Amino acid sequence: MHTDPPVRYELLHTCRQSGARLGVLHTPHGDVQTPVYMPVGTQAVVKAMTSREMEEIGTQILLANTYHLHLRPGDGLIAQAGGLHRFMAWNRPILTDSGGYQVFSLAELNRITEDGVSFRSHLDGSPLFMGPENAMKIQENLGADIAMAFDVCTPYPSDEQKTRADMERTHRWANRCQEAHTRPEQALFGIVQGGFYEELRQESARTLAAMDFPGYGIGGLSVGEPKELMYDMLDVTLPCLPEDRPRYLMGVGTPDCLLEGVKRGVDMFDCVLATRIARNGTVLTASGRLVVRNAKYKADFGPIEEGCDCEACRSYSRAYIRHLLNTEEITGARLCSIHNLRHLTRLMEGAHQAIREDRFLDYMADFYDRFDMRGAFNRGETS
RNA sequence: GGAUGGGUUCCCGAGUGGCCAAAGGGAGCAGACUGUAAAUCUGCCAGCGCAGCUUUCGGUGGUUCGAAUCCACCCCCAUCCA
Repeated sequence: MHTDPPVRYELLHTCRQSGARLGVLHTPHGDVQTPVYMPVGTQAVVKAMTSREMEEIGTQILLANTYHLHLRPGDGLIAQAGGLHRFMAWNRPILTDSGGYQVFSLAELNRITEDGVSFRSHLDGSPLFMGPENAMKIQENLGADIAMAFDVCTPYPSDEQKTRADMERTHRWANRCQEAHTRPEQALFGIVQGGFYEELRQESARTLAAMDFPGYGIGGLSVGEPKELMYDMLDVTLPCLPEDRPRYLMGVGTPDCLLEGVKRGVDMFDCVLATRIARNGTVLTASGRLVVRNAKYKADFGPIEEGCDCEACRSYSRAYIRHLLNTEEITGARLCSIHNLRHLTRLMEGAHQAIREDRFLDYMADFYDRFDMRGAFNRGETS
């Protein structure tokens, strides 16, 4: 018996000026206009935000985390609640990250074998095991529209031998994830690895493409390397992926990285940056990063960003938000989060229009004209 | 009027002869943050022409090679007694 895939990508238009893609991702919880920035709600919540606020911001799809939710409150409990959507009162699409990234970010707390990863819980140190099969089982309990394969994210820098070993293991695990995947209403995306070796990136993309996933994550980037290197990897990876499937650049990013990704054919992004820096008092504006916390905004009664339609900019001043941040009133973190999320959402909305009108390169040029790249989260050597 | 305790760098507060420009905290200032162990973390925080020098520990004077630290007097503060 043949059923329609639960998640299907439809390429609507390719920008004639840049090659950027405009598309729709059809999911059980509705359509997502791509390219899209997905805010991160690791623990079934975008920190400081309510689901209703996320809708108002224009968020189309959220990311949540397998590892964290498995630990607390437990994927069984979420299944009992009726799944993540019901649990967190979010009726739009959700994607769950597999926990593969925690193998990377919690490296001191785990040990990797072919079978999977033995973790020590970051909460209480208790021993845990996560492998492809239970990562899938947990994600099925969580019930997101899109589940991600359990992968090995290679640190930067790593030598070719280790990178290859991680990549090949990622492929074997991707296969095991497919085997373990049972819920027909949930899509499973594969994840490309290959570190910073062009041939490995291409090999990984081709191998996974042959496995016929409904979508592809591009993992292992934005792990501390210079931006140019990440762009180089995208340049060689994306052409090896099928055009009729969405490409998801995992963990990116900054406004400039988002646009650089879109230009190269990326359809989906996620990143904690917007909400994290917001809680730490930094906001994103068209002219660059702005540390509202700084004393120079003490008596600045203008909005965070002129022309922004977010709640923070419509009603409150920099001086007021600075005051909230400095007095550690949680509303300060909330307003900055609202703004940053809306800012990236608007950046993508603008990209849709530009792609549709075949002027995405102009859109980028305009962005770079206005955006002060100093302090634009540069990594490694600048080129 | 008497007794006792105390006055330390923006604030609180440690320090009782040299290792003290003086612990620690707070406030302030700045920086970092890219599939979230993050409402977190880091740095600065007397001044200067900064390997050195100058001015600081209620005030003034003294002891000493050397004092925030010891002595004398004075001024404030707190509590208690009259």
